[in-house]
Amino acid sequence: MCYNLAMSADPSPTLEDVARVAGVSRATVSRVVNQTRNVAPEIQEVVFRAVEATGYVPNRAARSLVTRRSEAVGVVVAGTNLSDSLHAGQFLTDPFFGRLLTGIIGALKPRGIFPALMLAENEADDVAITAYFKQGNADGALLISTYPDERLPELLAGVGRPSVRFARPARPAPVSYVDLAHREGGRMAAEHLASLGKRRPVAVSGPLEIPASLERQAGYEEGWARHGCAFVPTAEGGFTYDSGELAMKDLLDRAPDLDAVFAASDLMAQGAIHALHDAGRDVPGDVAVVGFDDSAPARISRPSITTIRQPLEAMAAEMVRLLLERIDQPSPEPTSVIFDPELIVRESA
Amino acid sequence: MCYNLAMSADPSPTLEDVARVAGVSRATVSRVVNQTRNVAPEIQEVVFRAVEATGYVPNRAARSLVTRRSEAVGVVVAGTNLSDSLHAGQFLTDPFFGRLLTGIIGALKPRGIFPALMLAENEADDVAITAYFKQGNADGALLISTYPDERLPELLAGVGRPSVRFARPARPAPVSYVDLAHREGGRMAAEHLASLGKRRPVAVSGPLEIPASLERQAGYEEGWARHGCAFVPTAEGGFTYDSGELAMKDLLDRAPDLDAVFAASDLMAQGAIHALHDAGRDVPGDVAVVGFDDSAPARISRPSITTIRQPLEAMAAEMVRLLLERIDQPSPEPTSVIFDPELIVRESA
DNA sequence: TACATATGGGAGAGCGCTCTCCCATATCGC
DNA sequence: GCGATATGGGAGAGCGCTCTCCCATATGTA
Repeated sequence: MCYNLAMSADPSPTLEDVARVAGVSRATVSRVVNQTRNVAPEIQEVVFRAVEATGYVPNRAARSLVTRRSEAVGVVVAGTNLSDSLHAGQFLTDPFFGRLLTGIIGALKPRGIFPALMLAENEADDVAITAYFKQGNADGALLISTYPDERLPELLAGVGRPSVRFARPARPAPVSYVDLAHREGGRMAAEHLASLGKRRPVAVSGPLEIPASLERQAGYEEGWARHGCAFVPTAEGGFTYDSGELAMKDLLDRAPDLDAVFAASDLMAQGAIHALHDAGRDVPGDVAVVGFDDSAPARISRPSITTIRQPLEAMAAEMVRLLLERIDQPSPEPTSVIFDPELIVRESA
Repeated sequence: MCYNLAMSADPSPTLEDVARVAGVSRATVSRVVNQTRNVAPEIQEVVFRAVEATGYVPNRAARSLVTRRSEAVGVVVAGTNLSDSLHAGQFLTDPFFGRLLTGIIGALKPRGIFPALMLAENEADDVAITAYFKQGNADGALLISTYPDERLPELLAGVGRPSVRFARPARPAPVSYVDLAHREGGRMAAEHLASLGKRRPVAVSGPLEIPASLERQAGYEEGWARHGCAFVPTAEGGFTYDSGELAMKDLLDRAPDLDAVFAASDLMAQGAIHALHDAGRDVPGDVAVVGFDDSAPARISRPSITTIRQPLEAMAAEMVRLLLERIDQPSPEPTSVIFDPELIVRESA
């Protein structure tokens, strides 16, 4: 109803059209467009002019049909069945995920690739996603998962599609992955807090089904053990603001004289600081708090949060690099790249 | 290095293969697979069995080449140049966006489509995205934009790709869109606060370049005007938690005796409540707070937030429906669908 | 019975591209 | 000057599918 503006349904020009305009063969135009073989400079010039004149853009379907490449990749977000706090929509809003996804998109952009976003919430989804890849809709997958029982890498490998995972799988599996030295990160947090003269540490851990959470916690405890602190009261959170607040309240009950907190994500650190304020504790005066990730909340919130930085953009770029490498020449050997965490000192500790 | 598991590089079976196994022609198999014409039941049975036996999956590129459909859509997130607070990565982490994106993915899933995610941050991106569509990588676009000067719909229409926008464009443009009756939402907030006996209202608005922000604000003011309240002190926020907190602090300075707050997003409402607590005000005892969106923070935070709900899942589904309709039969007339907001009463008001 | 009309299956063209051959011409070594 | 070798261009097959014809058979009508 109302106004109706016609869309220009121009039949896109084909290679043939360009060839006719340029006065050369289809093959030559293809060579120029794809830089695939030597072509005399003056002919290249003519062809480029013809491409310009016709507004030619190669048809991806036709190209894919012969190259057997879609020039597309999928980002699969899995593991939403871990716990309610990590529900799909919820997970998408995690600042950690935002940074990672932005990094992926940025790393893919130079290749002219925009990732297809998929949520794998159950086995039916796994099957649908596998079929999607088998149809040739995408050449490979970037897996971001918190689900310990990951079948997707095998399924995808079964249809000839490489995948690269963010984080080491919970159970050994032949997948390439990019990860952080989480244990080292936890140790750095303890070391920093200890260097501040703190001696009564607690921890707000992530879900302990996730290797990363376990590692951070283990590193933190190990760090304190080196300072003679044998026991670290710990409450488990779900990486969210509210779970951090709740865990902190619990810890305040259990260890009222605490003076140092390590939260396994910035969001939980934020929640913990909130709870500490509510309990009348000054941060960092009474209690020092260290977060994890170095995502936006760490920089922005007041007090700004001292944190263990994950170089997520670099990790995303590495995932993309590994995947594209594996797509270009399917050397099926899984590999792993581990990045180092970095202590970012701000106000909270 | 290390272990090297070979990937099964099985050459996928083609229609031809299935036809041979089933003892029928390629055309018949195609008809059965696509349900495109009557085929005798017993032959269908034979074909299905052959499909099963060969593990046949249609090749998307070959199909696209002839149908001129990619069976893919893009989700374009634009307008990150509006302000720093709405920076791409930042915007991706907005719970509002998470709900919307989850809704889109869910609505697309039954069609076996996974949306390609694109960020349009500048004009070069617009060009790259347009080229992407022109190549036939996607049949249409879902636009989520806060940028007032949107060129993308025209560019996409120019290459024969329909698009559906979330929210009415700031400047009139021939695009289909789905939106909320924001003014009505603002009015509902005022009405509810007034019914609670409040009489000294303030507002934490969204960025006023965005029509939705203006409308909510206008509705809110109009609602109060009906109760004799001619002036509503207002501070502009950026939809984020911190901007809400900051705006609230400002308002507490300017109107210390305020007793009602309308924040144009739940995140800002959360920030405002935090600021109110810091100032020693009880919520809802001293000050009642109404948010907007009904996203996760509204439900989870304490006090839980009374809010104006946007039915984002339904809106996302409608966007998808409109887009697919326009792809299936390109009736280029732009249309619009407006959803009604709903007052969700919780603890904060 | 003879003809018109459904009904269901096969043949084959062609979508737009890439890529392997093959051939014409230019360049080189002796 | 003559064969060997680059170099650069064209011809044409074929990727896997859809879809329009066309034909054989079954069904309906007088």
